[in-house]
Amino acid sequence: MPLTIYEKNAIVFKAFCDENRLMILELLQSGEKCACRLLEDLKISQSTLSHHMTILCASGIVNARKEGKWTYYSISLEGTAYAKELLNKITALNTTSTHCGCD
Amino acid sequence: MPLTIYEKNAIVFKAFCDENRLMILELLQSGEKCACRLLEDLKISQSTLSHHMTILCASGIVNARKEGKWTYYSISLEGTAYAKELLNKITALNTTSTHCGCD
DNA sequence: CAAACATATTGACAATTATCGATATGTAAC
DNA sequence: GTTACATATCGATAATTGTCAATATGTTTG
Repeated sequence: MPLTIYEKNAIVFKAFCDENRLMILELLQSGEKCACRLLEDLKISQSTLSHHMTILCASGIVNARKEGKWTYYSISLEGTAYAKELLNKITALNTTSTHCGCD
Repeated sequence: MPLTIYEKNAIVFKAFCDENRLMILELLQSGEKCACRLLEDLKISQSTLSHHMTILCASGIVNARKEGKWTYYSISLEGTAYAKELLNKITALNTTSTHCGCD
């Protein structure tokens, strides 16, 4: 069965609700890095890092680029812009008043 | 032990990474609502709703206001602004170039 | 104060997610 | 082609989270 819009949106924000993923994003703020470089700075196993990278890529917040035996990860401008837009929509208050029909 | 900054930030975004919480936020977009009103529109039990409201309040995205036997929930402008700010910081790219010292 | 109602909390269980070691895949170097 | 390396996938388990029914708390109404 296809994902609901709620599930799809939740996937975007999964990028930000785990401690390790926030650390990874912080490391990527200084630019594109390969997995082995990220691994150096984190206290997690290689397979766990790979798992988090999968989730970050699924969220659209991170891009992966393969080059030879390395995979380079970077923060996606498009994904980031989309997440910001989504956050705006999700938390926006409706302007059409529902509690008052005085006009 | 105190929470790390990563854990604290993760708590903010927990608000957005669950299907039911996204539905609740959507319902709150049209304005403040009491729990019993939210419960009408969701296919979850009263205790489950209460649990999700606790998480939404912990994230700062939702405010709770008690009035008599009712608790009214609403989207918090401050919390929302803070989350947007945080998202900007987390996904910002560092301007100080690390791969090139050409200047 | 007893009954009815709104919400929170508790305790148990199910579902999901995080984690790791082991193994597989795919690339580069010898 | 074999070895070394980088990353992904698999399988198992631990940890966290979501869920509900039952109960507790606190409020209002008769």
